[in-house]
Amino acid sequence: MEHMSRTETNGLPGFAHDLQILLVDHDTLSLMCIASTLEQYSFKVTTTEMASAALSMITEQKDDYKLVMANINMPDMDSLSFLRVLHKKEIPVIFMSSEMNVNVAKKALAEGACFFLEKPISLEDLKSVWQHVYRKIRTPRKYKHKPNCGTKMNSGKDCQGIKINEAGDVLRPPLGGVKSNEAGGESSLATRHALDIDKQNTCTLTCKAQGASGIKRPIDDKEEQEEVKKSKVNTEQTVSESINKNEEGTENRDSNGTTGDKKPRAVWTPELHLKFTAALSALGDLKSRPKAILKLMNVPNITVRQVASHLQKYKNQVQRIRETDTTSLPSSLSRLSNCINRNEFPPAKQSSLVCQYDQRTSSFGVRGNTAQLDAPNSLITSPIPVAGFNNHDYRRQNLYSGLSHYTNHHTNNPSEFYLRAQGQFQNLNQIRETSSFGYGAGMNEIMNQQPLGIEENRFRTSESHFPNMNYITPEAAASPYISGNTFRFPNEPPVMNQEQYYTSSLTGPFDSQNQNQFSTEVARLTTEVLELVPEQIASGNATNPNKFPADFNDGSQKLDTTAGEASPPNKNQPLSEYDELLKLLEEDPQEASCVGSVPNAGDADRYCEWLRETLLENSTDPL
DNA sequence: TATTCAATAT
DNA sequence: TATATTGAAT
Repeated sequence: MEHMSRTETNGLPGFAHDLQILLVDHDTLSLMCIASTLEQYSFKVTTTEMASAALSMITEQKDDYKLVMANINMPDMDSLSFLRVLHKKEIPVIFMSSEMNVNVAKKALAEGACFFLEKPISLEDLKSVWQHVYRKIRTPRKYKHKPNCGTKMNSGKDCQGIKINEAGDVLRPPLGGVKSNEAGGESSLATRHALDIDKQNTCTLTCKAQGASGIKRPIDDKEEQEEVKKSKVNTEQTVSESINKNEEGTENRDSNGTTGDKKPRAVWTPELHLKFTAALSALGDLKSRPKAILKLMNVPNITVRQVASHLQKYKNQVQRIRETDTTSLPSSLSRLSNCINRNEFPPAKQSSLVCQYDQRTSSFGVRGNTAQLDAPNSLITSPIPVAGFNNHDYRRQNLYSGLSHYTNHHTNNPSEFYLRAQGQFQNLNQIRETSSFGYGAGMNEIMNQQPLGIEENRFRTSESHFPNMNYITPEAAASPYISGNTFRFPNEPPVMNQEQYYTSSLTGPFDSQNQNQFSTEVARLTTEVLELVPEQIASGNATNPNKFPADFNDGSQKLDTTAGEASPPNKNQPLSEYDELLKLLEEDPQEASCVGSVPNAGDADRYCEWLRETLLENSTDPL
């Protein structure tokens, strides 16, 4: 694979090394700082304080500058004139400014600047500047639009994920078909930015809007401008800090180029949705209201309305599933269940799913391909409780229990929540089978998330030991969210930090290793979320930028005790069950290792430890 | 005010 | 089509 052949340093692909960058900034201190940083990333930087000097240097062709980064406030020259000159030379320009003057930025972008960075510029942004160059190289003047990506890209369906457009083959290889998106490097950078932020916050709603610190250039081709009118903004911004995919975005603006006030369209990432479901689970039927959910999720920048909207959709989906579930499931569900019963989850040859993922088209999907949609027997034998999901009635029954006990012991116990979370994924098949969900990549992905599968498997295999374990959650099933269009590829930036991102791309496509890596991430995230469930899901601080999802051992997450009131009393859950569970987890490492890709031992250990601690806490903590 | 429904937008 | 936003009703 090509991407594998690339060398990589500091997260940069080989071709980005030694990139000649001309840095122009009359602010000497800033100049030095930025230059220094860029050099650390292996770029070759030439500095000058004067724009005129910069142009001279370029004209003289002393160096083959691949990129110019300049302070938009040029004492000796009009920045737009400066830009035009460089534009003619096809040298990408990134403007910088200490104050984010949107109008100025937009104008610059409209004139052809690649990006606009507000100072202070994050390391990651500096690290990512090469992307503009790459884009340039690949598509000197024109940014090709793929027919099917145009406006749809905004929906996040087709292009999601692969941020690096044409560079896709290099940076992001995933499988078969990495789709390049027209946003190309631009979006890539935006994504990256979002990613960075993400690293600091585990869950975020992303939206398309102006980047947090950078504004993306509008497409400069006329045809593209047309596209832009229709399509949405590209730069990905995080509503709460984000993770997610990017969409083709530029700043929100109308056809006049004026900034509109339209709210960006948020995207519920799997991570976010996980928190959402975790909140539901923790809150219990009666308290699962938008506001409470939001509080419990503790994710910044999402609104109650958004949560309400998500809840609405969620309920609809559950309802749909339920409706279909009351009818019999197709009989083809056996392979997976067999696999599961054989302790092979994902099934040894989960490849069917993987493959599908592999071969997925942008819309991906197993949709319609029921031949491979197998579901565990449990789904067949334990129908999702049919509860009215109308109005508030949907909470009448424990939606979170898919098995026979619809006890409303929503738990405060993370382990239980965890179980539920796992159950979530057990119903995926069902969802696929019975719902109209766009069973998207996400679903497949989730199915391939070993950490989940594994745990699930464990629980499953030990099901008889834990008769009261309600680990099948219909809602989870409904976790469709995790699916569909908002889902991202395992190796996608939003899910991983840049390092991982590149690393994975170098590791190869969607192979077990990657999968494993991703799984680990998911495991962490899941654990993190679960850990917080008892009182508050994700404190939202998790700001260790080097660890994403947040390192749950970080200790930085504070549980909001006030949220505890929202947590249903579930301390009565027999701890013995968990003890057994713990034993299983610890004593049966093989069970874990029998699965294709498993979270590494460290994760398992951490999880066990965490579980133990949590149980201890729960057993003593008053509510 | 909070929540939900349903229409609308993307 | 699926998903998110938003106006309006409750």
